[in-house]
Amino acid sequence: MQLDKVVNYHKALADPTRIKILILLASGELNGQILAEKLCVSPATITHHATKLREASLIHERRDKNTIFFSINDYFLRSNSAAIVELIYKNAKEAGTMDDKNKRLKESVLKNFFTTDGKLKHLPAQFKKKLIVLEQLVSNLEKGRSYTEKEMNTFIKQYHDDFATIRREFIMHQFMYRDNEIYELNPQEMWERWETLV
Amino acid sequence: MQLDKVVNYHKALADPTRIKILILLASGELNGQILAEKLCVSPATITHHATKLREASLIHERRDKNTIFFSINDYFLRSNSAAIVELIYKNAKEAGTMDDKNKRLKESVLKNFFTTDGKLKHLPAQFKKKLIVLEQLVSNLEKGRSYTEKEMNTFIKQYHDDFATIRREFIMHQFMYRDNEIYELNPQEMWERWETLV
DNA sequence: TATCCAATTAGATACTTATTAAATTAGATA
DNA sequence: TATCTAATTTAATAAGTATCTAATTGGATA
Repeated sequence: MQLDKVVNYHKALADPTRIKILILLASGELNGQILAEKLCVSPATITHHATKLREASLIHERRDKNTIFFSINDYFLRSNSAAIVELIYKNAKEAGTMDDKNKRLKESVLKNFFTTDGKLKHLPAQFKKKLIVLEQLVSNLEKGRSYTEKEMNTFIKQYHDDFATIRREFIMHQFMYRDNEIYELNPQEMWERWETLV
Repeated sequence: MQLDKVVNYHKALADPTRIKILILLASGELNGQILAEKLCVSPATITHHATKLREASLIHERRDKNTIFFSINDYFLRSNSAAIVELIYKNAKEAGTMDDKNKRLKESVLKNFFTTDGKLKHLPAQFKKKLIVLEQLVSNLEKGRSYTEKEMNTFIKQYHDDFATIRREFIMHQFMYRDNEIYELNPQEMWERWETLV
């Protein structure tokens, strides 16, 4: 999941003291106590910030006797500063083309698996097509409302006789969740898509 | 002060929800409620994040009737992502050259205004040279220690008879501060330099 | 005018983070 | 071995932030 890494990088630079540390290190390596003096903070504070910068791979460390010298990781600084732009537009583009492809697939699936009066002929065997059909059915349920099992059966029978199978598919593919015989829509429609995207 | 602006930009991108918002907006403008739905958060949360993104100039807004459409500010995103690298190296470079220049100036000032046995001939009239002399004197005081006015006078008299003037200069140029007749070194040597640098 | 609707504000809560003083660790050096 | 020194950890505090619900605003529309 690339998102975390980018967030972490920006967190590391979202603090004035840490940026000042990097400015100082850009002129050459320095140890913790000197940094503490120049920035008028305690050594403990430098350790704290060094940890954050290290986690974001923004600094190197070199030990000489008791002293640790920090230096800037120029490569990571430069490459990560550009990563955010790439992340945003790469995912936007994928989301865009995926929407287009899915739109066409969806049209054809709805045309082929539903009759003209809206009944479901049968569940597609192909995974992606099945999801499209299930999503279509589920879109006629109310968000946030609770349904009894009986109500679910009645609802599904509008479209197809095999309510048991379809009801089970709703749960299996997490369009709904069931708690103590009560069914409810899962609000996170986008979830699966996000997970694969970012 | 450019530092604040850069910190603000990185704060704006240091949150996964805000990055997701930007990814969504990269495909085209969207209003608050749609964003809230897609990200499974409340409209109030979107308002909160929109405020942060607006403050960092990362989004535009367009009103149509009751609905506000957000869109990404491509220009600011791209230009600010590069700003951090520039800030760090520009200031490092300036600090470096300044140190070189100052080093030579300092050498000549110390040679010209101090006698061979370390006494101060007289205070330079030129501002920058005066600061160098004062800094030199002050460097012989202990950090963190308190001095009475009497002790200050004795200390200064090692170098020059006109202790009153020099003592006043220490305060005026903030090398020391005085609280209730007690003098102490100002620990923020770098301060002035920082203010002009970043 | 009354009503509707998206957005915002206010207030509350839970979580994160920057900072420090004090105690501890890990390596040298005497 | 005892001691010194730079760095780290710990524990505490204070400030900041992400999120929600509920109340409010400010434009449309009926």
